[in-house]
Amino acid sequence: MKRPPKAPSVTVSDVAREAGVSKATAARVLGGYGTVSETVRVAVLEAARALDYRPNELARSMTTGRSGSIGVVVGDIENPFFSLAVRGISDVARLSGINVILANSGEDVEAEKNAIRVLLAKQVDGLIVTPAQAGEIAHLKEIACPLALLDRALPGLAVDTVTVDDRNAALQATRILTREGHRRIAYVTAAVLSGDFRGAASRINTSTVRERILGFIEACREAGIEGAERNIHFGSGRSESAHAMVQRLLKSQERPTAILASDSVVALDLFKAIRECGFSIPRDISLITFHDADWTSVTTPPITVIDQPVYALGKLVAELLIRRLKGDDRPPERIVLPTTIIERMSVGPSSEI
Amino acid sequence: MKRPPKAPSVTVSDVAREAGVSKATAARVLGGYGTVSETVRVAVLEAARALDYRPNELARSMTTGRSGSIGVVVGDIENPFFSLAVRGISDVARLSGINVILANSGEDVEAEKNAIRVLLAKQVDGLIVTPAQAGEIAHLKEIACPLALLDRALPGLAVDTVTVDDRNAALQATRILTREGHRRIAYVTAAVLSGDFRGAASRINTSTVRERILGFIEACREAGIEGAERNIHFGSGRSESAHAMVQRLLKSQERPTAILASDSVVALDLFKAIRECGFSIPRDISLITFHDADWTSVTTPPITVIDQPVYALGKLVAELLIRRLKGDDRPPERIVLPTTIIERMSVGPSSEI
DNA sequence: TTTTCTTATGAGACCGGTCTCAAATGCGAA
DNA sequence: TTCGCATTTGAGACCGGTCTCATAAGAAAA
Repeated sequence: MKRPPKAPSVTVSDVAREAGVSKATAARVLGGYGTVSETVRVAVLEAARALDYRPNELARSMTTGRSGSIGVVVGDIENPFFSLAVRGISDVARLSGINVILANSGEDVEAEKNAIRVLLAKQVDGLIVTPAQAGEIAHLKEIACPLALLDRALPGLAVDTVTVDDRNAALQATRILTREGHRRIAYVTAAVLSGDFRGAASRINTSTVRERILGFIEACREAGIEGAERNIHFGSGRSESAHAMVQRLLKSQERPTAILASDSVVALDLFKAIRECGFSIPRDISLITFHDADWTSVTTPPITVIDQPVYALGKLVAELLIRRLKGDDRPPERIVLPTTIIERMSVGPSSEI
Repeated sequence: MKRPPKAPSVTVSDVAREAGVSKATAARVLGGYGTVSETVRVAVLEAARALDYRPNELARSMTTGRSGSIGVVVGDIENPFFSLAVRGISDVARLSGINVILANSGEDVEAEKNAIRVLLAKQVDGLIVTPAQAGEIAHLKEIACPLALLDRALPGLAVDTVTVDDRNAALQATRILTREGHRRIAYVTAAVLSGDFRGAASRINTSTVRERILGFIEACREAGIEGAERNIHFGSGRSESAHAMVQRLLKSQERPTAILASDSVVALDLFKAIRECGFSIPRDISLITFHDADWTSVTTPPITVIDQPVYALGKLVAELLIRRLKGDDRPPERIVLPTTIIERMSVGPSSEI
């Protein structure tokens, strides 16, 4: 690999020479530390302008040990949920003069590990992670810099965490469905389950997934629905097989009369699949989804959603992390934000008699 | 600001001491360069593992001059167009072991300048920019590292550029509308215009905006529509005033019978506003938009769109840039990708008699 | 055995900043 | 005038890597 001829950049020494002062003095002016006389300050600034000096942030980070950037590892930037949260994070970071290095894990633990390794090697001052799998958290535990979790809590990891009240949200949403007489309700999530699930919800470590399932099951139980666990469908992420899975679900004997979707991407897939199968919402199937994505209000019918404060989620987690960077050493906080349900037109009475 | 006690990291010297070799030799093994005997290699690797050595990428970049990361400045990550393009960029970058530092300009030149300054200070190896305004490109011209433009070309800047055939796309889309008898057609864009526009399309420097307008006007002219320029509406980005502007447009005497929207965010706003005003698509108003966003196929009616190869756009521009980083010095390329129109149900005959 | 060439290793400069420490300067007080 | 103290400046170490260059060791050739 040929190396492009490194542009000879203007350094502190160059400016110092031009201004006729020592390197240390020029550095003081340029770096904004120490004390310098007004005369010298002006001379150095003048020289810097003349030479078009640009500081090398890398060299600065070398000595200070702080890089002025934080790493953010999310599952999928394309998912509007994450892009909005990232927006919240960047906005807060910008205000503190910190910038954001973004990495996609694709919800894959290995990719996540790798991303974290790279970010750490780049000496990020802190990390915000949306852990892909809760089973493997060893790589998170050994992170030396401040870490904060976004949207997903890990019981085994005592760090700042911002989530929403998933359990209550799922509970309330499912209740809306049971109240309409639905008894075959499916919960469809993009999350993949490591190992067997059946009846051992407590073994799911990812808080978001577990809490939602617990809320879902609780609501089913209230309504006297047995074996709700069997109606939980994992892994309906973006793939052909996932789409096929949904199709199969919709065409099966035990076709659900209502579906609760874990995010807007899954919900959109479901919406399309439902239409392709010739069913009508809410006559044949009722649908509720997490996340008030922009499209949910313009479909026919508009979709009833669980509205999560996504931007605030990102904003808060960034604020928490930045506070840490400034030396705050209070015990880790776990903030749970409330959700609201926006009832639109996608829920109707059960079509079963 | 208190400084957190810097975690004493394990350095090459530490590993060298542990392995009983010189710093230079340990560095050779750890850095994967030079020649080392097998015996020593194993010993160093062993020592590194024992000490849990993590390389400091910053220090490495210091000497090599290359940081292994590229900067990407887009208008708005939240816009699905950009998130998809960014996805394309990151995927390519990951394959080359390069990572991406993302910055939002919010379509504001000052923010863009600032972002570029910071990224440059962080010694990014290259930059991908979606220039917010084409009037001010001085800050782009003086960039010393490889630069590539995404989605928007700048005539005054000879660098690798990937765009779509905006002019033809707008031409074809507008023809669909004129063919249905529409004569009051509005083009609505989020772009803001610096200075006065009226009749001087050629003065708009941002290629995307200019080309689309030229295509739009050409199609209007073909159909014998005069003064199409007056139906071009700028600045309908995300703001209250923009929404009000759309409302005003729809309620005016000269209400357009068809609208062409510059991106899916604008289109969604339009869609909602049209509904709020009590109009029906396509009976009262026809609508076509750039970008096949996910929601456009699930509305009632589904929206006719100009499908841009967004992911490919990001992928290509990243490939071009990375080729540059590897020393390629061919003259700059300007790649124009073709678009296709997906005809759905949002276009009907003009309601005017 | 001596010479010549590889190959492996070590010493130390270097990248571009920060920062410590000592010296120089200036100024008011004794 | 001289001393003390605060302020300003310069010299140079340092951060954690890379990389050049010289040397040492070993192998092949004479």
